[in-house]
Amino acid sequence: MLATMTELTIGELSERSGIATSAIRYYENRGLVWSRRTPGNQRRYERPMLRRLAFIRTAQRVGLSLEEIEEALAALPSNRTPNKADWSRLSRGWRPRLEAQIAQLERLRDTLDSCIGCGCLSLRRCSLSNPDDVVAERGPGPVLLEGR
Amino acid sequence: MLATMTELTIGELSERSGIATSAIRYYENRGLVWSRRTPGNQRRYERPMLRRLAFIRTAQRVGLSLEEIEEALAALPSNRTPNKADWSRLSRGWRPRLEAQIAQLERLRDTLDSCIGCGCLSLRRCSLSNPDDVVAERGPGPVLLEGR
DNA sequence: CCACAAGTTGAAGTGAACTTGAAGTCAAGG
DNA sequence: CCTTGACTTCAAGTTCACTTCAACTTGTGG
Repeated sequence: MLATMTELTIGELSERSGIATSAIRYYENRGLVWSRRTPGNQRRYERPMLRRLAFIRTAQRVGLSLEEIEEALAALPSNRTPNKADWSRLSRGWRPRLEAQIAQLERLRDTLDSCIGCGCLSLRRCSLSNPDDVVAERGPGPVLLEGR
Repeated sequence: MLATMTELTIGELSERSGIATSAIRYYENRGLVWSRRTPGNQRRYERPMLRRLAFIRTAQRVGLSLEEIEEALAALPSNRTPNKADWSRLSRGWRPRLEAQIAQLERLRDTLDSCIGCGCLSLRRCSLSNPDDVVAERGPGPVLLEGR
């Protein structure tokens, strides 16, 4: 394999991002990433695509669906390569979501001790089986954190 | 609808558990729950089945797959109706798993501030894209918590 | 006694996020 | 040049956890 120049093949992109080539093609079909084509019809990716993939992967870890990620990415400037501030702004929106997820799991853990820990595990009476609705928010903007 | 006697129809079970009848039948096909049949071939569930469903549902919230739940339930005594201690023992195994999930999200949140917060979001260098492998443990027993 | 709600079955459908396969084309080192 | 590995497309397959459907049969209040 020759020197890695300014553009990357799909294989190189895959290796560096840890995302399977099949997944990358799938993303490309969905419009999440894009590429230039060589005269022989092969994909060539610009390096900023790596960051985009990092964003996608991390967003997934936060629990976003590809559809939500698509929406988020649509908020990036289209006229220039996104800079740090752009990425930062986007990912800042995750924080409340993350916090909510953490809070929910913590509540579950705490209830586990008192409620399941005692073996009761009764529906209704027990908050364990009364799931606080999962945070489902669309678009950007703050996510509502509901109390207990 | 006549008085709720000692056995429950699938509809009653559904209403009390908040789980759709179709899901209950699906669970029954997978062997997660079972029922007696009336002369007319309708299902009748004993009340302890409610607790079993509560367990299943809660285990799902903790992130277990139905297959894992199947395994866990297999550890219950088959000769008698499980008591509080039985359920308690089973669900105690969730704690480490929950803790691990919480810890992972917290790490993600903290890294978010320093790493994505600054806009770097670089694969490899950034721990965000180096996901600590998700806890995947089989059967009971303590789950290893890996440090950062 | 009968209408109608609630129950039955097995097969097929759903949606998310990919993966796999077949049948080829392209690129680069020896 | 030529072999070999990387790449191409598009359709179909996979997994998980259900839901929906069609075509019945049961059970119950009035």
